[in-house]
Amino acid sequence: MARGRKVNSNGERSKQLLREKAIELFASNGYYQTKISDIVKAANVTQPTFYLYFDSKDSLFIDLNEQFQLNLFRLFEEHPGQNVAHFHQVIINLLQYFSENPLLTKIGLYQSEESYLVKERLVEKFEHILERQKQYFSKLEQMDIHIISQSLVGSIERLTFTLLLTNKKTVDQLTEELLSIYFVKEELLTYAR
Amino acid sequence: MARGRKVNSNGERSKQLLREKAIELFASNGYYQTKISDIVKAANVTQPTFYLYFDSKDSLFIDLNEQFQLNLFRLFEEHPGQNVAHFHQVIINLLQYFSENPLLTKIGLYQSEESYLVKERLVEKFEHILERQKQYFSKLEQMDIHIISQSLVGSIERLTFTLLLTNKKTVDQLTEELLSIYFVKEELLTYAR
Amino acid sequence: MARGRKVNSNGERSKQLLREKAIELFASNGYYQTKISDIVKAANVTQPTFYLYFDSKDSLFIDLNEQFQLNLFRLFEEHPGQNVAHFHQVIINLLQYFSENPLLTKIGLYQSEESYLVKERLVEKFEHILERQKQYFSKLEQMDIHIISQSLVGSIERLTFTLLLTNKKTVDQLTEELLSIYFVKEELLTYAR
Amino acid sequence: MARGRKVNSNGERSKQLLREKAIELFASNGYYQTKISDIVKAANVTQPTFYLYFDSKDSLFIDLNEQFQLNLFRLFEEHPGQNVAHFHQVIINLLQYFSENPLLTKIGLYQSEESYLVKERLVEKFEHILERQKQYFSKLEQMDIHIISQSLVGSIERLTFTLLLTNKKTVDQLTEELLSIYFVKEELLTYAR
DNA sequence: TATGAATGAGTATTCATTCAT
DNA sequence: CATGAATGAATACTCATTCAT
Repeated sequence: MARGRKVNSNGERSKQLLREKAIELFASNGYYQTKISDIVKAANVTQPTFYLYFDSKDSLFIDLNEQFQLNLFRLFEEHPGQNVAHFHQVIINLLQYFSENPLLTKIGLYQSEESYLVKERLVEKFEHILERQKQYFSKLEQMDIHIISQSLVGSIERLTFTLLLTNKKTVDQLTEELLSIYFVKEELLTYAR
Repeated sequence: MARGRKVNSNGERSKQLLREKAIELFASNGYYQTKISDIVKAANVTQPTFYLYFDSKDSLFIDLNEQFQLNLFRLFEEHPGQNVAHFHQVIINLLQYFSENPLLTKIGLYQSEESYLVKERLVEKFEHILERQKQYFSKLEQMDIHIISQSLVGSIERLTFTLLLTNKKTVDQLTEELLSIYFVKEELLTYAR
Repeated sequence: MARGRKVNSNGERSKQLLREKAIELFASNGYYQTKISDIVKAANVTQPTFYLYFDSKDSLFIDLNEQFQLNLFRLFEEHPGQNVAHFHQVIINLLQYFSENPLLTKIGLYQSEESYLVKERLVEKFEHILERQKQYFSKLEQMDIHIISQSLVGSIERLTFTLLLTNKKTVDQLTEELLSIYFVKEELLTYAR
Repeated sequence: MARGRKVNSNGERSKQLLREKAIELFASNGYYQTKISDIVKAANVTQPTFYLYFDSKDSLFIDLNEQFQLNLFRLFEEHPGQNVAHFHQVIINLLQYFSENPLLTKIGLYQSEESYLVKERLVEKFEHILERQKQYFSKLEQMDIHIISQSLVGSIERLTFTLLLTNKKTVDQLTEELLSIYFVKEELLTYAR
C-alpha cells in the first residue's frame, strides 16, 4: 500500500500528460462519454491527481476550448494588408491551424457545446473580410454577405473534418477548392496577386 | 396521485406526447443532458409510463433518428427527371423537410452520434446528382465532385441551423443563394427551365 | 381498443389457466424470477385479470403450497393397520404423489421458503411410524430414530428430484431401493407380508 | 457524513467486511431478498464502496459460490489410500467443512441456483468411491451405486442443515450414523481397520 | 506530489399492483 | 368478466469529487 509521490514523478509532466490524454479522449468520445476515470487511466495516475491540476472535468474542458479559441482568433489579427490576398491567407492559416491541432479542433469546433459560438465569431470575421473586398468581386455584390459567410464556415467545417483531418486532402488543395467554389476563379487569379 | 388509470387517458396520446417532449428536450439539451425524468415530467406522467411505450432512452433516440433518416432519404427517390431541375428541386425538398421538422433535424443532423453517417450519405447522393449533371456546368468539370458535395453538405447544414431553423431566411431564399454559390448563375438559369 | 369480456371467456377457466401457468413458471423459475407479467402472458390474459382471481403474487404462491401440503399430509392419515406394511405403503404413496404432481412438488418441497417446514413435518411423521415399528427391526433399536427420519427425508427429496421427477426411475424402483437402504432386506421381507 | 476517505480506513478490511456481511445476509435471506443496500448498511459503508470491491451483486454471489466449491472439492483430492477408511474420512471431512463454514454452506449447497450442480458432482465423487469399495460390502453389490450415492447426498444435505449447522449433533455423531445407515455396521468395522 | 479509500447525488430501469372503462 | 393505462416504491449501478495519509 505504497502511497505518496512516485519516484521520477514530476508535476508539470503529470499535468501535461493528463491534458493530452483528456484531449484525445474528449476528441474521440466526446464530453459525456469521457470519464475522469478514463483520463487518469490513460495517463496512468489516480483520480485525486487529476484534481491536483484541474478544478473539475468541466473546467478542463472549458480550458481546452479557450486555448483552441485563443489561438484560432489570433489568426485573424496578424495580417495588415487588407486585400484579396488576406482572404486567401486566412483560409490557409485556418486550415493550417486545424491541420496542426486536429484533436483540439475536433473538440472546439465540434464536440463542445459552445462550438456554435466559435463558428458565429468565424462568420463575423469572414463578413468583415468580405465586406472590405466586395469591390473586387462582382459576384459578392449581388449576394448576401452574411449568407456567404455562413455557408463558407459550413464548408470549411465539413471539409476540415472529412478531408483535412483524415489526411485525404492537403491544406493547399482544400484552399484551392474553397476559393474556386466561393469565387470566380479568373477574377481571383487576377486580383490575388 | 392515485395509482392506476387516469381519467380520460389514452395510450396513443400519451405515447405521442412523450415522443414530442422527448424530441423537444433532445433537440435543445442533447442526449446526455436529457433525463428520462425530464421527459416524463414534461409529459406529466411517471417514469414507468415511459417504459410502457419505449424500451429505453437509447431505443427512443434511435427511433427518432430512424424516422428522421427514413423521411430524409425518401426525398431523393421521388424525381424521375434527371436534369438540372432535379438538383434544384432536391435542395428545395431538403430545406423544406428541415424547415418542417426543425427539432428532429437538430437531433438527426446534429445531436446524434450517427449524424455523420447521415451526412456521408447526403454527400453520396449529391455526388450522384452532380455526376449526372456535370455536362451542364463548365465549373463542375474542373473540380472534384466529391469535394463540392462535401462542401455543399456543410453549407446546407450550417445555413439550415443558423438561418432556416431560426426563421431568418426562407427555403426559397436559401435555395437561391446555395445555387448561386455552387453554380454560375447564368448557366443555371439557362438550363434550369 | 376493445375492452371488456372476451368472447368465449369463462371465469373459472381463466382462473384455472392462470393457476396452471403459475405452477409451471414457479416450478421451473422459482418465486422471484417468475413475474406476474410472465404468468399472464403465458395464460394469455392481462395483468388486472390476475388480480380478479388472486389477491397477490404472494397469496397465490401460498395457496399453491397449502394445496400441496394438504394433499401431502392426507397421505399419512388413511392407513389404519400400523405395521411394517404401513411404512412401505407410505413411501409408495409419497413417491406416487410426487410423481403425479411433479410441478407442485418442486414448488412445495424445493422452491418455497417454507418447504423446510414441510420437511420437518415429514420427519415427524416418519418418527412416529418408525417409533411404532421399532420392535420389528433390530437395526432401529440401536439408532437415533430422529436422525434416521431426517436422513430418510433427505434421501426421499433427492431421489424424487433427480430420479423420479426426471422419469429415470419408477415409484416402485425407488421404494425398493429406499427400503433396502434403510432396512435390512431380509427382515423386511419377513415382516412385510 | 463527509465525503472522502474515512479515518483509519483500510481497503482490505472493508472488502472483507462487505464479504462477511454479504455471506450472512445471503445465507439467511437468500439472494433475491438480500439487497445491496442491506449489505452496505450492515458493513456501515455506502453503495459506491460496494462497487469499489465487487463488480455486481451477482458476481459477488458467484464468487462466494466458487470459493465454496473450490474448497469443497479439494477435500476429495487429498487421500491416497483408497480403502474403506477413505470413504469414512471423506464423510468426516465433508461434514467438518460444512460445520466450519455454515453460512457459506447454506449459500453454496442450498441458496444458490447452481447448488444442484454441486450436488451432482458430489454424487459422482461418491460413485467413484463406492465403485472402488464395492468389493468390501456385500450390500453394495446388489444395489444401484448411482441411487445409493444420490440418496447419500440427500442424507448428508439434510443432516447437515438440520442437525449439524444447528449444533444439535457433532461431525462424529453424524458420520457414525451415516455409516451405519449406508453400510452394515459389522462389515464396516471389520474392514475399516 | 500523489495515492488509497470513500461518498453524495444521481439515473435508468423493473415490478407488483390499481384505477377507469 | 376483462382490459387499457398508469403508478409507488424500489433497486442495481455510475460518476465526479473529496478526505486522510
